[in-house]
Amino acid sequence: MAKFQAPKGVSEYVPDRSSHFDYVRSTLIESAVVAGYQLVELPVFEDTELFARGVGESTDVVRKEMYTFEDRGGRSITLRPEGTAGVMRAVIEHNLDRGQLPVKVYYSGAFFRAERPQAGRYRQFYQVGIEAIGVADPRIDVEVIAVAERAFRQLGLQNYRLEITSLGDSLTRENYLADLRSYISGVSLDEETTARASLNPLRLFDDKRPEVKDLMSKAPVLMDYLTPESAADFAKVQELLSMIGIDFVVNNRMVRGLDYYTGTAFEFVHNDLGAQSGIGGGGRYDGLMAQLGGQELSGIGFGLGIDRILLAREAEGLALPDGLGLDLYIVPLGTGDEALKISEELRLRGIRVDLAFGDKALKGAMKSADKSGARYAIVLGADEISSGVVSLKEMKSGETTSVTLSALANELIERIANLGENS
RNA sequence: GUGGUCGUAGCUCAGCUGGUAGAGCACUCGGUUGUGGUCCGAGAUGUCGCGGGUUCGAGCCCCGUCGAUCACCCCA
Repeated sequence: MAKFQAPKGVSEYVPDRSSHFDYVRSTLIESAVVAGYQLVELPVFEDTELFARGVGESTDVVRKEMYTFEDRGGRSITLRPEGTAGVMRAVIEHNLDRGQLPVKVYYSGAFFRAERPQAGRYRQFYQVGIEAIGVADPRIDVEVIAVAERAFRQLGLQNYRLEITSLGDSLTRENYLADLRSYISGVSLDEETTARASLNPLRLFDDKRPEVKDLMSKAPVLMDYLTPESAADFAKVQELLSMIGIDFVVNNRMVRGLDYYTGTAFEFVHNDLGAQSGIGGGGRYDGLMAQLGGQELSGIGFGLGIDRILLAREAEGLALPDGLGLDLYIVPLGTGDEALKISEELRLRGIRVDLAFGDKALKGAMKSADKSGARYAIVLGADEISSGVVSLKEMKSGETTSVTLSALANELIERIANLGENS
C-alpha cells in the first residue's frame, strides 16, 4: 500500500526534536507571561475579508499566499496567514478594549501561507505573538521589543541583531510615498518591477539585484519625512532601548510585508539562516482597529517564528538545557505491577517517571533507562519490594544510594530542587 | 509561481565507464548468578521516492511525477 506523506512544505515535529521545539515555544510564551500578557486562543480560520482588509490587498500574503476555500454555507474562509488581524477581530468582538488599556494578549499556534517551501519557510508554520492595544506610548514599543529580546537571550541566541525603523504616521507616509513614487517613475525598471512598485513602492528597497539596489540607494528615505511627533517618538524608543541595554541598528530601508504598520517597526534577523533570516518582527499599527470596525486605537505587537528560532538555535549549536527530561526510570524485575504502582505515586508528586514495559531483561531495561535520559534509575525486584529499600542510581556518575521506598519521593524532590539552585 | 541541486536500510552515506545492493551508527539477542554507557559475537531491516521508457539486463541512461533543498519572489 502506498504510504501517505505530510502535505508539501509543512513543518512537523516528532521526537526527539519536538522537545526542543516545545522548549523554544514555552520560553517565548513565558517571556510574554512575565510581562503581563494573557492568552488568546483563536480560530485558525477566519472570514477571508478580515485578512483582505486587515493585512492589506496590496500584500503578497493576501494576493497569492492565502489558503482560501468556501465552507458548506458558501462563506469564504481563509486559514490565518498571520496573527494580528484575528486578535483585533477578537478584541473588537469581545469588547476587550472597553476596559483598562492597554489590552495585552499573546497567542501561539499554526499559521498558513501557500508559498514555495524552503528551509525556514513552510506552508504551515508556528508563531508566538503578542499585541498591546490601546496605548500609544514609546515605552510600550520598547516593552514589546524587550519581550522578544529577553526570550532570545534566555534561549541563548547570540548571532542575531535587532533592526528598527519608524514608518511614521499617515501624514509622513503620504508625503513620503508621493516623492518616492515620483522618483521611481523617473527611473527605468522592467515591467514586473514597475508593477510591484505601483502596488507598494517600499518593496523595491528589498530587491536584491545590484542595479535596483543602486537605484534605490539614491531614492528618498522615509526617515527624512518623519513629522516632528514621529521623530520624537522614534528618538524616545531608541533612548529607552539603550537605557535597558538592548542593542539595535537603525535600518531606514526596512520593509515590512504587511500593510498595517505605522510608526515603530522592528525585525530580528539571524545571521546563520540563509535567505529566510527573520526570526521575528513586528511594529505599531495605528489604523488597523478602525479599519476592522473598532475604535480608533493604536496597537503594537510582534510575531516570532518558532520554526526559525529552532533552526537558529541548532545553527548556533545550542543544546537543550538539563533538567527538562525524566527524573527517574524504573527497571522492574519479574512482574512490573509494583513498578507501575510506584511510578503513579511518584508522578502524583510531580516527579517525571518512566519505566520498562513488556518483561524486558535487566540488561535491556537498563539500556532503556540510559537512553531515556532519566537522571536516576532504580531496579525494582522481589528483594526491593520485600525489604522496602531500593538502590537509587545516578546514571551520569553511576553512584548509588540506598533509599527506602517510602522516602523515595522526598529524596528525589530534594535532589531535583538542589539541582535547580546550582544551575 | 521561476530556476539550480538532490532523493539508496530508522539515521549518515558508499555503490567504478548500466549486469538484479553495501558500510558505519542505531536496533534485537547473547558474552551463564540482579544494574546502562566501552569491548566482542550473532541477527533482523530495503518494492534503490513513485510511474513510465531505452536495453538481453537499470540504483546507475531518458521522460514524467512527488518530495526535500538552495536561490529568486516573499517573509515568521
